[in-house]
Amino acid sequence: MRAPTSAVGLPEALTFLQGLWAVVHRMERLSKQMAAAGGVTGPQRLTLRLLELFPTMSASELAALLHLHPSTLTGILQRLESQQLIVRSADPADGRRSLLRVTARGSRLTKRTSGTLESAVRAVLDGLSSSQRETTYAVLGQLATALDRELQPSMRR
Amino acid sequence: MRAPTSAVGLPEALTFLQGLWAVVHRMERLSKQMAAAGGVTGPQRLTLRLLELFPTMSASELAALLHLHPSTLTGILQRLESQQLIVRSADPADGRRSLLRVTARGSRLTKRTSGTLESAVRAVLDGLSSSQRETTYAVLGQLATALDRELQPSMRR
DNA sequence: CCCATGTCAGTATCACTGAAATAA
DNA sequence: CTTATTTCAGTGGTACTGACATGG
Repeated sequence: MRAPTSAVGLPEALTFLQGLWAVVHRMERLSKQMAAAGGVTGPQRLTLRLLELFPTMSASELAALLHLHPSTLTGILQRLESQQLIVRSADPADGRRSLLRVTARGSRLTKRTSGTLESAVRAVLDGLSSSQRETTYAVLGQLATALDRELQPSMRR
Repeated sequence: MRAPTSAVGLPEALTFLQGLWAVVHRMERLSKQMAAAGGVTGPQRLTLRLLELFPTMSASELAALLHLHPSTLTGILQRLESQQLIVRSADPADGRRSLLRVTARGSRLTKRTSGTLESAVRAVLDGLSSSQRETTYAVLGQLATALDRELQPSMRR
């Protein structure tokens, strides 16, 4: 292993980007581990959590909240439904919509918080001052905005 | 669209996690757009950039730098090689290793910086004070560490 | 007829596991 | 023989595009 293990000497933006990818990869790895251990991935668990807090949302509302394409959400919902963690019912007021609800089994699953992305985030936030939290949250927002600016309007959604 | 578009009222960790996923999704979207426009994805471009700054690395060194499993890198390298953006040559000192080099064509490609993840990151960093940068970078590191703690030792790598 | 909602088919990258080939 | 490096086969989730069925 002759390689430099740290990224000293890289342009700052590249170092930062590398750190960002490092976090992203770990999120994906933990997501996969969650699936193996408890049955749901990170995005699937976040879907359940949001659905608990905003009950009986429609798919398009949820997609907007998750920043996902509706067709991406379709797959996520199918996997949750096949595990009987959510149920779908037709909206009586609008036949196109399906209303989503978390089942008792789904609620039981989200109660277990160890080994989740959410608990990792909570652990970090607990160690930050409120001004540090504000800075971090603001940077996250700026990053989203800056990425949006690089995206073609057609892909911006 | 009746849904709340903001996440006001959510537990803080969940709001933060949602913001994190929002960034991740945009990174993936921009990565896909880059592939459509210029031929390489985000991870592929970062691979090229690192390979330019640390020339003739081996695959395992690069995998460590990128926080990737070697077998994941194999696919990335194959796609770069098939586009003739890198070349591989056997290490004369160690026949198991292949030394990686960016081609002229690869260098030409990384010179174009518009519409890249790196330029989005640079735009954000430019607007931050040095203390804000430090906070952000520290939080990124803490996040990686906290995620690692949730990962089983076997998946920690 | 037109628009909105949601699903489906097809495609691609990424990321892994586990096994294998090759060389040190 | 053991270890290190890398590739390969197989699997799965995410995320898209574009087309489609259905309902308002």
